Amino acid sequence: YQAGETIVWAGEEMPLIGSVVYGVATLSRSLADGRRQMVGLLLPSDFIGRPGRKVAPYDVVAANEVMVCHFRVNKFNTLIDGTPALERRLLDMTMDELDSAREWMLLLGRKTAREKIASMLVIFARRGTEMTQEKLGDGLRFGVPLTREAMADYLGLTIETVSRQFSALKKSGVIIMEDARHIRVPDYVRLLNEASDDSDGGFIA
Amino acid sequence: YQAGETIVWAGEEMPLIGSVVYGVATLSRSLADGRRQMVGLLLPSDFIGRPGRKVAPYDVVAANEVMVCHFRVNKFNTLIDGTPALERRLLDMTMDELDSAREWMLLLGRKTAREKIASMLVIFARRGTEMTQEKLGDGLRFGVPLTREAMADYLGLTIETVSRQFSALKKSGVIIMEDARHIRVPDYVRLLNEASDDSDGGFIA
DNA sequence: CTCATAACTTGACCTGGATCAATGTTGTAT
DNA sequence: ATACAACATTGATCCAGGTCAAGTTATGAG
Repeated sequence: YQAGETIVWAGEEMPLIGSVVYGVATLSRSLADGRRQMVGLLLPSDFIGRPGRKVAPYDVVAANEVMVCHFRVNKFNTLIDGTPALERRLLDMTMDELDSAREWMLLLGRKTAREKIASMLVIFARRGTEMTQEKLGDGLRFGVPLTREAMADYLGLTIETVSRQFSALKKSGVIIMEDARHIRVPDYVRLLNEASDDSDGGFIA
Repeated sequence: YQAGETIVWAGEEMPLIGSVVYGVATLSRSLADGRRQMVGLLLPSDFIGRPGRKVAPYDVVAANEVMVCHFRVNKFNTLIDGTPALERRLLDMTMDELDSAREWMLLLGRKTAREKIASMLVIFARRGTEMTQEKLGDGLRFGVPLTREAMADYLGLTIETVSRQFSALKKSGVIIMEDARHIRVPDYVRLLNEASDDSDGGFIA
């Protein structure tokens, strides 16, 4: 799928079950008047869809170019019934997602705009670490895989506030922006502090 | 457990796995400076704990008098391994919780204080319907099982705002308050509208 | 019944983030 | 190169909800 393309529309019959092979996709819900909240990020290996459900409750949108591995729904259901190990893995993944969703609830309900941005950058940094990460000095560098609009929907902010907080973090030296989509962090611990994330170990994005 | 008693402390070794028999318990996370966000409500039949996890990520607090059915952790793990049907049920429950968590993310990130309160009342009304519900005229009546403080933590608001929005909804005739803990709703559809909840069918609390 | 404490309400004021409005930047097709 | 469209930044202003500060019920213990 191309960047920006909608893979599944909320409310429509779900055409597929599958998993992300590469790229980043987003899960989001919206209100009748257009307000929109992202409720999950799908990274490679994450699942799309739920065994035994016919209607999609969320929009699934490709944030980047995304490759999805499809399964026929029926086939998948029978496959699951026959493979307890698979079901076990699905349970673990779902519980991890539940934990991240709850971490996100704390962010949405109680963090300031600056803390929200910092928390998101921590996640990008962690994710980046597995792949594109490059250490330079004691700092690190990573890409921002979402547009300002997508980040705003993710964090429950407006694009203007997202932009302003990026500028503010830049001005206070927490981040260095190479361009709008690439960031360097000279002091990772400082970024962690800005995120007010006490339990810095336990996050599974 | 008594109302207000903490059943499990976040960060401590988890002493039990169990399920709620009756009463309401709350799951919450907090930030170092004391800001607190409720991340789940545990109603009868809901599970406490996660198979294979040693440390609790959340506080579990009794909102009312709560009865919990405990299991020994090891026993439970082996029980699960031997019972695929149980694992399947656990998967379904977890996915339901994930859906509610995501619904809640939409509320926390994008709804106004008034919409938040109305949405919460809809949930209480639904829950009440199963048990204490009493239809009178075309209206309905139900109890509020949480303190103002717990509701504030649930909705990402302050107690003052919660109180004010209750007053506002009362003044505009959407609800009638018999006392601080008992509410009558003369027009349920109106309440639903106040909640701005488009997909009014799909919510599983 | 009386007092103490926790739970709740209400008001006055302030502020963080939203809204409205340009302006700048980047990428892409012609 | 040029022009257009999407993406991003920045400023000015506004307001929903937070903060601070009294009050006002409940609830419960002695």
